[in-house]
Amino acid sequence: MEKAAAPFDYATNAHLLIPSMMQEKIYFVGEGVVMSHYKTKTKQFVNWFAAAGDFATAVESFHYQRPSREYLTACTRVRGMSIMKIEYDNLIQKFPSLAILVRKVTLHYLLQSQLRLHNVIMFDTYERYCLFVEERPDLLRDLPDKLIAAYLNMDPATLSKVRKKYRDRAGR
Amino acid sequence: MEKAAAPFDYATNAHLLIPSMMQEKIYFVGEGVVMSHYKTKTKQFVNWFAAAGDFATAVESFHYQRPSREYLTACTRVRGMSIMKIEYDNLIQKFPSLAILVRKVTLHYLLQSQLRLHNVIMFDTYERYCLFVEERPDLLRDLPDKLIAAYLNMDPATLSKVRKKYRDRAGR
DNA sequence: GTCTGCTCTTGACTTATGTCAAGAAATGTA
DNA sequence: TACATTTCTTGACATAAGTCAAGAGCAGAC
Repeated sequence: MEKAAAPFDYATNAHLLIPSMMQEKIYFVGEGVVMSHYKTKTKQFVNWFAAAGDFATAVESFHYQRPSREYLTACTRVRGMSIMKIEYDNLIQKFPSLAILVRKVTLHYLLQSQLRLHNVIMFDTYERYCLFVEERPDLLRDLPDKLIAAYLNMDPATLSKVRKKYRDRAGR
Repeated sequence: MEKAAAPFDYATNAHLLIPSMMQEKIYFVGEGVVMSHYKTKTKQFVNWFAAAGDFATAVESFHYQRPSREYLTACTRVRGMSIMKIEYDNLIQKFPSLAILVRKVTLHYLLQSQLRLHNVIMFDTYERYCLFVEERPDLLRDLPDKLIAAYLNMDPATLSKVRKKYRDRAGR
């Protein structure tokens, strides 16, 4: 097979993509964390984090070849492999069974997104924090508060208060 | 082609699926509205509404053949066509290009879900109501307040107050 | 018609979370 | 080392939205 993938390496805070750019690649993260996010005047919205083993791309821009409305940014140094959209389309054309895999991946992300909506709506700040502690200790360790807070849809000050409550309850 | 699809017709408030059941069909809505939802002690969560032209199924249960955690319920009388999972799988097997279509549909729903998360997080109750008025006047007309309110993630009393504000601003 | 329930509206009050600001802790840098 | 910068913590206060409860409006059953 010809080479279809190329390695990448970004420093902390580097943008892999900014709004109005076209997303021409899918990234496969080997090491580090990438996030999808955007800002308004008042608020930063973090869509998702992609860590080792995850795919990362601006889904809408990539698939529909529309200008992106989101940033992809390295939260830490990130390394991995990327593949161009053209190669991606070729591969799917050549190996139709790959389309089924892709469908499964897309489905997985759909369910993740619904789960996130569920969590934001059904749980309060304390509960959301507890869940995150259980599910993503890696991110908790590696990322600054303000990103965690944005992802959990709460103010950094609230995150700090909620963490205190968590520590107090755990009895330490 | 053999017949793979069968018509359905449900009365208002009929459940097409309840938690613990297996979702064995995909519904294609011809007329009326179906919703995906579930409840806790304190809160009802409405995941989505499917109206004329939409597909409706408990995605997780259907694709992974796991017991459902959600209800599918007719909000109004609903009619349309349904297809069994086995038929669905057969069709995809026979016509691989269908897998691409399915991927596109799944992708569409993924983006919808992310958009909904965005709206809930970035907008306040008034703004969410305004958006809904613009985008889904059909649902606003046909569904009771408590469902709209649950979907917009606000209390029915809040919805009523927000609607008053909307009317007042429109100057009527 | 008149009951019987719903659904919607509205006001008074409560509560969770955000906002702001000051200081402490941590981190990077000269 | 000290200095500058950013991140985290904490308290006082503000605000959006939820809760509760009473009443109005409507729809269906008899």
